[in-house]
Amino acid sequence: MIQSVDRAMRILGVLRSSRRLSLSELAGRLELAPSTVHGIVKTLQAHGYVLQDRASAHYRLGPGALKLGNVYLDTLELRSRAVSWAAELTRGTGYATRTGVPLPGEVLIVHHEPRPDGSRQMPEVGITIPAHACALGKAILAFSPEATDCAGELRSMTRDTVTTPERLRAQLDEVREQAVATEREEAVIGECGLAAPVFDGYDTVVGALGVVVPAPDWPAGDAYETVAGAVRGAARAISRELGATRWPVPPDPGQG
Amino acid sequence: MIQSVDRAMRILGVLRSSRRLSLSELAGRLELAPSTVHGIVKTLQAHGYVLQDRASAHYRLGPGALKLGNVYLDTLELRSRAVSWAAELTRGTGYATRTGVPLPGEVLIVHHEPRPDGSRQMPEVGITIPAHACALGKAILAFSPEATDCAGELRSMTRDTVTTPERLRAQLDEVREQAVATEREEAVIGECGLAAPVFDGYDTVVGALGVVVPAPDWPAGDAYETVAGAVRGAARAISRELGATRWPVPPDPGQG
DNA sequence: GCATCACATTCGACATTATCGAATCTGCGG
DNA sequence: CCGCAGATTCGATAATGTCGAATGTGATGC
Repeated sequence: MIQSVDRAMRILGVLRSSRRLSLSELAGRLELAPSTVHGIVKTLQAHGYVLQDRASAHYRLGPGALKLGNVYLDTLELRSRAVSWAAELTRGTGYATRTGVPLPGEVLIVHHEPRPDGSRQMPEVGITIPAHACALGKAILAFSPEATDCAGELRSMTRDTVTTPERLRAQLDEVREQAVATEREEAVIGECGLAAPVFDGYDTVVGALGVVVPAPDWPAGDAYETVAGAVRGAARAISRELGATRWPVPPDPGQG
Repeated sequence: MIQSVDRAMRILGVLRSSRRLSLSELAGRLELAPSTVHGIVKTLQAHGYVLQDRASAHYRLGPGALKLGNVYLDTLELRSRAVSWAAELTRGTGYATRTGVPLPGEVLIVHHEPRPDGSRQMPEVGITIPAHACALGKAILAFSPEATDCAGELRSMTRDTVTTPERLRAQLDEVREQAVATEREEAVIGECGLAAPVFDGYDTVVGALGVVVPAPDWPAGDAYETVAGAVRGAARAISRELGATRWPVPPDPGQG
């Protein structure tokens, strides 16, 4: 691991969470000398990844960062496969569909198919959601070999967020049985989710896809099974296109 | 400039344009030893900016890149101001509206207000267009002090792309007079544009905003003036919100 | 309008640290 | 089973990034 590159990436990470920082604030966060940070930041700036407010001299992320994101999306096979299935899922259920990939402790949304009714919806591609607080995340965690993923801090986001490892583990067991994960107002009040995992040609979880359901519309009984079936079907179909041999794929036996 | 960080950014740049590359291909492009590149790439990978195909061992951009992009958009005052004006412009003209910021030789789209008719349109936020081949780019170049911007390669994209510095310079003179730039099928066949520059509190060009017009719908006569007036009005309004004292602001006198 | 302050920026000596070439490992094709 | 092409690891070298101190710059208060 190259020290200065590592530091550069940590700087980008800090700027991501803190938006605008002075040089000395940045140096403080990283516990480095300001002059050290200065050299790195100026290099990042020269490449357009960081820019400096003229008035405050504070640093923030620059346009270079945005350019990269799109290329990642373009090269992501999961995404290109998911697009058409997401459209069909939304057409069938009437709910918005999201596709996400795992990041340590989080899920990154890589596709968003908006609800068909013309309601104004924020573009959600690129946002991240704590894995333990969304259906996509639970679907991914349940089929990930590393159980360590649910070891981190389980940050509370609403009254109903699962915050204890025990409850989460119990839920994940159920997800494995059902092959769908659910979430009810655990990340955002008024918003629920239902998602299923997607596997690739190595039979490894590479992401998840699911619907976003307004809390009052949560389907009961047969309606629930219909929606769950549709989500399962889409996830299975995408997995097959990616070369997965079966669906769902139980996680590698961590225990004997 | 820190050498290894600079190299890391160049690696990201190469991956951006080439999508997937083996380690030795990467090393070749940068004219560096493979082992040198390896160290850097692994550092980038540890931070999620790069990932490696399991099958081919090729490297490509990773999810970390996408996360950054959104934060840049959120902190961009030009964008937040432009959103409502773009909506109004699209409502008034019926055309899609784009907002862009300058990158060396290119324009980066930071907002896209789709046409109101329900036609399926690609999300275009994050894409870049050669500055000399789009209305946004010409609007920006015409009011940039560095005339060097039009010195680079003027890559031909369609039959009508402006490829000679002389013709471009002549067009930019006209843009300065009119305070709107036009582009007719110079980047994409069937697509025209009309854009005006946006200035900030330092009376410096920070971007441009304009409409995308399907070639057959290009307005003539009075209709043209109506659209041009609307685009000028929106650009002027945003500039005022950003603290610009006048509009348009002629570029700094490069000549005596 | 001047002095003061805080902060960004530049500079130079030092030793840490990245670099490169060679050696090793891995997976694929014959 | 062997050979090859590529990725990866290792170790010596000196180039390079790092840090502290000095300098520049813009903002604030008197």
